[in-house]
Amino acid sequence: MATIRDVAKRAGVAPITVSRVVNNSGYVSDKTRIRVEQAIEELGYIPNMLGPSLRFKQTNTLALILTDITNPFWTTVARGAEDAASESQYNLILCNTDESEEKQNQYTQMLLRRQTDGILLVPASSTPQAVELLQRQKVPTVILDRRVPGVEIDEVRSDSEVGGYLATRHLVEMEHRHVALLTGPENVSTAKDRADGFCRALNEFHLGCPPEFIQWGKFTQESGYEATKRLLQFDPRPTALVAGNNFIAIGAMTALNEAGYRVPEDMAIVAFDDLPVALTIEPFFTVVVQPAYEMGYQATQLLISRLAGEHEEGCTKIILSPELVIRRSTGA
Amino acid sequence: MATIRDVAKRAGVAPITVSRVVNNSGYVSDKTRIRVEQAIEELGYIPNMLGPSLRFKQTNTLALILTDITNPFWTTVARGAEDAASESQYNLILCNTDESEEKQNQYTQMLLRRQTDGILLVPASSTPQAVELLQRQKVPTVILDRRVPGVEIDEVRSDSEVGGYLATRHLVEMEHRHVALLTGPENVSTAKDRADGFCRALNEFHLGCPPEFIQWGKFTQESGYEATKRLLQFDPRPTALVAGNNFIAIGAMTALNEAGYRVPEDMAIVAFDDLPVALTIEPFFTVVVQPAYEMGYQATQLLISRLAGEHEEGCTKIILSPELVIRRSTGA
DNA sequence: GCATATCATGGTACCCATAACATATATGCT
DNA sequence: AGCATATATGTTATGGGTACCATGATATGC
Repeated sequence: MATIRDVAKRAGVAPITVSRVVNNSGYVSDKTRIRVEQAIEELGYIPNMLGPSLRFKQTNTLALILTDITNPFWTTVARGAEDAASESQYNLILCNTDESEEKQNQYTQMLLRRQTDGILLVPASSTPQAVELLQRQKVPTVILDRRVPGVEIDEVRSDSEVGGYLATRHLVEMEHRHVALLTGPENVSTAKDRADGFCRALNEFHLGCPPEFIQWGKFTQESGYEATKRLLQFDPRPTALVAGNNFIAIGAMTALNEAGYRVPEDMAIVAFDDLPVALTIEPFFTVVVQPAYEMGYQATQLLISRLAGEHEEGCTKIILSPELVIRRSTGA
Repeated sequence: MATIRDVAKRAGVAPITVSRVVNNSGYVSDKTRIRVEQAIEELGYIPNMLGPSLRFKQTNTLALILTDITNPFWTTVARGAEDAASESQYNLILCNTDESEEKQNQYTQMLLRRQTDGILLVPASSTPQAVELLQRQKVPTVILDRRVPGVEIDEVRSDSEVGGYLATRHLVEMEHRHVALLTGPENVSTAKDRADGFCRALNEFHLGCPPEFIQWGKFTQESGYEATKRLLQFDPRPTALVAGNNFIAIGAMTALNEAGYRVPEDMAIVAFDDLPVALTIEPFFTVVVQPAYEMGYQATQLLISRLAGEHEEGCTKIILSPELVIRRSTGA
């Protein structure tokens, strides 16, 4: 409500003097400072950021566009991003696309209209539209977790190919000969990369990689459920599953329970992404753990260093290593 | 990058004409419109919201300040809020306080500096500071889920007292005579209200409400774990637990498993807040379901109707009803 | 005693989009 | 023809904070 001019009038000074008091910049005598502080107190003055933001083209705002805010994996990423942002006095806006490209493009537009300083993007798909728009508008952007082929841009992700490989190799080493993969959409790089790692491991052991054992779908529980029901029809049926994320793994479990299959006796499962401790009574799934918090934190640090104008040349790719944690769902 | 003036120059018109084309307002001839649209296209012009926001004191932004973004209950609330906001062309900023009053006050300040149009607040505690600041600055605010005593303000919440009552009565009806409550901090109204409902049910059956059977703590897994370990020392030990939220319930389960107690045979549990389907293999906990999505959605609608200047008089309290869903953790 | 540095305060312009008002032409109707 | 209305475009002022520059007062140095 109250503006810097109201405060200035009340304290009998010029607006710029109030500004100096508020920002502790330049010279102000103690006598004046006290008068100004009193006026601020009396009027309940809170500076309006929009003025300076408009003038100096800096909003101190970053945005994280992610695909599913109900998935603990992403809220953990968001935590990391949030922490890194607030350490550098940036505020973070969270945008949830529900894996929809349309929503993603809407949010991108909105964030540009708001003059967001920088953007962390988890692309809903491999199409480069949104990224190209951001680059054209010269808004520093870091791509998180997923690749967008054909664009030169900063990236922070975990190595999904290696993750897929580790998961699959573990199952093969547990003597499984028919391993299937339940994963996300083919046009999402992490789904694709996990499939590549899956095939690499199978080929390494000369087991081949039958296409019907790779079930493309969505990163949802329903998708995992449906894909598992399909796989159970096959002959020979798979004896082990690699689930492309935590939700898919849950869906697979539900389908297996319904059909009377026990895990790990009748079917082993490795899942991507651990469930948070706060939500698990006792950890059951063997998982490929991706460093979610780290990913958010490092991506944000990278983005902020770009905004500070550091290391201009080229673009940076940070690839974090996933880790296999063996638990009961693979019979260990 | 490009401003409305750049577009105007390129199209050979005045800035206001570009504005009219962009906003589809006022009269523009087809010939001019086409020239302007072409210039917009060529320059990749995206309007800068900050100008109008500054001028008209409207940012089309709402904020949801919540206490724990990793809890699916709150992300569901956020979903509801997000949906209601975008239906009315508002954008929603998510702020996570981690139950810390300091963080809450920091965010409140920040949102005021950003001229946020309205605020949805889940208060970290019962102290009225933040709410009073918001009221003083005349920013329309709706309090979500928790009460703040002593302030007149719009509220949307579910009836925690009734929830506590339903949970406890169910346990008593299952012949439990020693029922304990694990809940959050005493200065959070939902924790307090759940305890009140808990006592009401016990008193109704003349079972009394021993204070040591009410374990105040935090809404976290660790807190539930610790409190359960304490309760297991008591003689007579409780045979049934009411967990103040989903995280506490998980912590209790962990402690019980470790100590070799089976649920529901040795200990029955009713929890507040269901776990999302996508995260549960098969629902196990008997729960008091609170309408999370509804709460976010209705609170946001209420806030938006305030912003539109509707029904000025007094303040509105919307109290939603919780529902008991009986499952295996109480032996049903 | 005067030059120079330090301290203290203020005026003006600027960022961008658009409401409000002004102007000008074209069309319709009696 | 003459007036009212519709169509089309433009000018100016506005909002809040602060960088930049200007000015004046006081202190310090030699």
